[in-house]
This record gives sequence, C-alpha cells and structure tokens, in this order.
Amino acid sequence: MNDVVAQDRIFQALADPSRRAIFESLTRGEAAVKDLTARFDISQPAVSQHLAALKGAGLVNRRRDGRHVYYKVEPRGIKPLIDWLAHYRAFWPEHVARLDQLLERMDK
Amino acid sequence: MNDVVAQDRIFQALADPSRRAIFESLTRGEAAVKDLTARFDISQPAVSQHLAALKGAGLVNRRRDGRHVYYKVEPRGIKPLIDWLAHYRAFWPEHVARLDQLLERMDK
DNA sequence: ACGACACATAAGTTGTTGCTTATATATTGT
DNA sequence: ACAATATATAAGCAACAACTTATGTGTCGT
Repeated sequence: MNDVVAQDRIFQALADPSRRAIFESLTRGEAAVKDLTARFDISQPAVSQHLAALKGAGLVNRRRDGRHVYYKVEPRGIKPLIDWLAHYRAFWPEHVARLDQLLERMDK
Repeated sequence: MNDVVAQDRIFQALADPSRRAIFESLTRGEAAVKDLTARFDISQPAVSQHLAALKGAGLVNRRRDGRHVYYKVEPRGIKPLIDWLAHYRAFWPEHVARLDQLLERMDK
C-alpha cells in the first residue's frame, strides 16, 4: 500500500465529523463500542461502521476482551497525514520547515 | 467561523483525490483554470468546482488577470490541519510534541 | 459592437456515504 | 444448552458528492 492510498484512506476517514468526534473520544482513552454508542447519538451499528473506517485508515486499533471490543488510537496512524503536510512544507513560513527534523526522528 | 468548522471544510476539501491532485499541482506554481483543465482529465467546470471547494476551505487564493483567473496555494490555509494534528500530539512519540514550538512561532 | 476566449454557475445524472432496522456471530453466566 | 449481552454484518434508503452538458458572465481584440 503506497503513501497515496494511505493518505486517501486517512483523509476519507477524517472527512466525516462523526468519525473525527469518535477519534477524539478515543484519544481520551481506550473505549468499548458500547461506551462510544452511549456517548454519541447514533446507533451501535453506525458506531461500528465508523470504527471500521477508522481502523481501515490505520487510525485505531482493536482489542477483544470477552464480549467487549476495545478500540484505541494508533499513534503511528497519523503519520501519512504528517507526511502529506511535510510534502508542502515549502509553502509554510520558513521556520516551520523544521518539521523535517521531527519526521526524521519519528522514523527512528 | 470557529476551528471545528474550518477543520471540517479542510478535511472535506482534501478528502477528494482530484482536489488533492489539483492542490499539489498548484504547489508547483500559480496556474490558471485553463492550465489546470489541460493537466487533468476532467472538464473545465469540474476543475472550477474543485477550485471553489479548495478556496472555500481557505487552501487557495484567486487572482484575476484579464480573462484568466489564477489560483495559488494559500500557505496559511493548512493551519487548521496543523492545529488538529497538534491537538493529538500526546499520542505521537514524545519528541514530536515539539511541534508546539513550531506552531507558536508560526503565529508570530 | 461583436466574436472569441476564460471562467463560473445551473441543472441533471450517477455513484457513494452515512444512517437506519434487522439479523448474524461471538462470548459469558447460569 | 440457553438466555442475555456485545459487536459485526446485511440490506435498504435518503442525502450528498462529483461529474457531465448547457448556459451565463466577464474580458479582450478587432
């Protein structure tokens, strides 16, 4: 899977406000589908579908524990997004170009 | 227009591969609608519509010169995206958290 | 003023997306 | 084994998104 495809999946996944909200919710800590369903005003299948999209984009992880399935943020998942940004760094104010260094360190 | 709305427009705009391609094309230099239409295999109205979406997201600027309309990247346009990323910096490897500093400098 | 050119907008069509309800699958406790 | 719980998948539907062609608007050259 090349970068372009990964970027496409990420932008696609994050284009939906509900999905961004679920993602943000997961940044506050691991949560089961049940928990997320309680937090948002959409059905459980809708939540599962959003989670599947986030997982497909590599933004979250799944962990089964008994009857529950816990999802949590996959930190490395946003890397394609950072790469995309870095690609256009030339258009930011000069000093921001230092993101390069951060990316290099991130790879290590 | 608050941050959430701005982020929504940006993610929405960048979710489409054609739009990302057009954006990338513009990073290589200012271009007229005519030029972009020649570069991509979609109709001129389609190009104009994509450009309108990018402009609505604050990612590009418009400049009229005679019959031509030139578009170019608006460097500050990606800031909401950086802000969004920065919001979840806690989930990246520690050293990447220094993006904070970059953002601060960017504001100045 | 008129024709040609560059672009934007309108209207219509088709595929996709995000939701719903209904149902299937997996796990647990009794 | 069975009922209850948690999640995923299927099917259907309404809204939307991305394109098309047709037309409107603005600018230039003659």
